[in-house]
Amino acid sequence: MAPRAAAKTSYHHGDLESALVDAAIALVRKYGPDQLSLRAVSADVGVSPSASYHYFKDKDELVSAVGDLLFDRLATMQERAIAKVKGTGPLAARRRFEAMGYAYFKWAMQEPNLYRLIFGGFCDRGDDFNKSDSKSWNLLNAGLDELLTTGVITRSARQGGEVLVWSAVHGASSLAIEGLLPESAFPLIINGVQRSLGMKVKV
Amino acid sequence: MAPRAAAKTSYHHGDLESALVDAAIALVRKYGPDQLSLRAVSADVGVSPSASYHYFKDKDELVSAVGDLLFDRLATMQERAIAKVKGTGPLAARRRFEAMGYAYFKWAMQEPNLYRLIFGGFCDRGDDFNKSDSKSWNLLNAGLDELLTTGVITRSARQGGEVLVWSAVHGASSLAIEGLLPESAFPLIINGVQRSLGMKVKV
DNA sequence: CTTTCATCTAGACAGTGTTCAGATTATCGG
DNA sequence: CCGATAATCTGAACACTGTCTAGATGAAAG
Repeated sequence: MAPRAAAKTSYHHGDLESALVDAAIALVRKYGPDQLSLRAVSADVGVSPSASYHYFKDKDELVSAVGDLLFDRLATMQERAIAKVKGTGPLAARRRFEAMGYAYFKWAMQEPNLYRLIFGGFCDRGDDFNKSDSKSWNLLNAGLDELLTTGVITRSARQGGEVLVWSAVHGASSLAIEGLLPESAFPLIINGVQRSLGMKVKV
Repeated sequence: MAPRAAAKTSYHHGDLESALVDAAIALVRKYGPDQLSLRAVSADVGVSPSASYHYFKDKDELVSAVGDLLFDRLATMQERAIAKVKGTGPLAARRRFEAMGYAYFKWAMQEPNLYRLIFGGFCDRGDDFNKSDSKSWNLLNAGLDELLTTGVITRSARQGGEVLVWSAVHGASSLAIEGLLPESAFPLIINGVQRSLGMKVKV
């Protein structure tokens, strides 16, 4: 799967587009989204700076491609975390729901620079990006639906619940990344979210 | 006090430091934090690019100064919104609490680029910046305390409430700015936050 | 083997942050 | 009031950036 293009051996690279994206991710990860340099990306891949203009009309367009990929990766991380929790019924539903939130937060903590790239206004998310086709958004809705069908939350709590949940988890992640919230405060977020959904929470 | 230094009349500017900060704010407002150019700031003030290095050792240091100022402005905005709600008792406390949240969100919507500068990892908030001396944080805690003393929320709901409230409001603001949440969803956040605090909310 | 065409390079241009020697002027001691 | 000192700002330079254009390269098709 996805054969990683070896450095650059011949004049024609072979898979320059995704090689550029990969290199860009590595650099953003290290130095932050505002420090990303198209020339450095090209140099890392072993290609001239102008080569990228055959695949991206802009630096911004490369950054946006990176953003799309990362956004997907974040959702995949959540998917994996959910899949680890086996079983059915209210307890499993609840565990899956929590795992989803923790996965989001954990990824943000481990990759602050990638997180900043996605949510810091660096990539022009096309207008085609509405909530309905966002993987992360779908996962969240599915999780809430499971909480509803297993009887963990009521229908009235379900309605509009996505908004509060995503906002709280995303807000906590952002604030924690910027050092405005201790990492240890995240369980409080989970508790608060559950209370807002009308779940019983141990104090 | 603080006589606003008129453009630049003589060789010595007079109040270059704050003039640079002001010009920087204006430019960030227009073009976003990642597009800020030290040279453009200097040109706007009517001064050579190297002049700023007498007041800020870096571009980053100027940006951080801007961030500190803006963070204070945001809190001031909230203060004003709270002050508009007169009276005492549970109802007034609740109104003030809501006004505080709306003010935060409104400011973010009106000044997305300034908001991004503050919370997008552009400014190195010194280690001296702990929650305890943040104006915004103090306002929030005071608001929650008033909710407690007026009997709107219980002591157990009060505990750790700041974390969820700030996270949710901040998260909603961030997501809305990036177009991932419709502006119209904010009342749902307020409702959700209130539910998590154990307040009764009209459905 | 030649032609064609996508791919990539070289070089240039304007603009960036940053440094440093020196020009300018405010301030203060006499 | 004057002259020295120190603060303030300038100019030119450096290495770096994104982006454009003309041309070199080599893979694939005829």
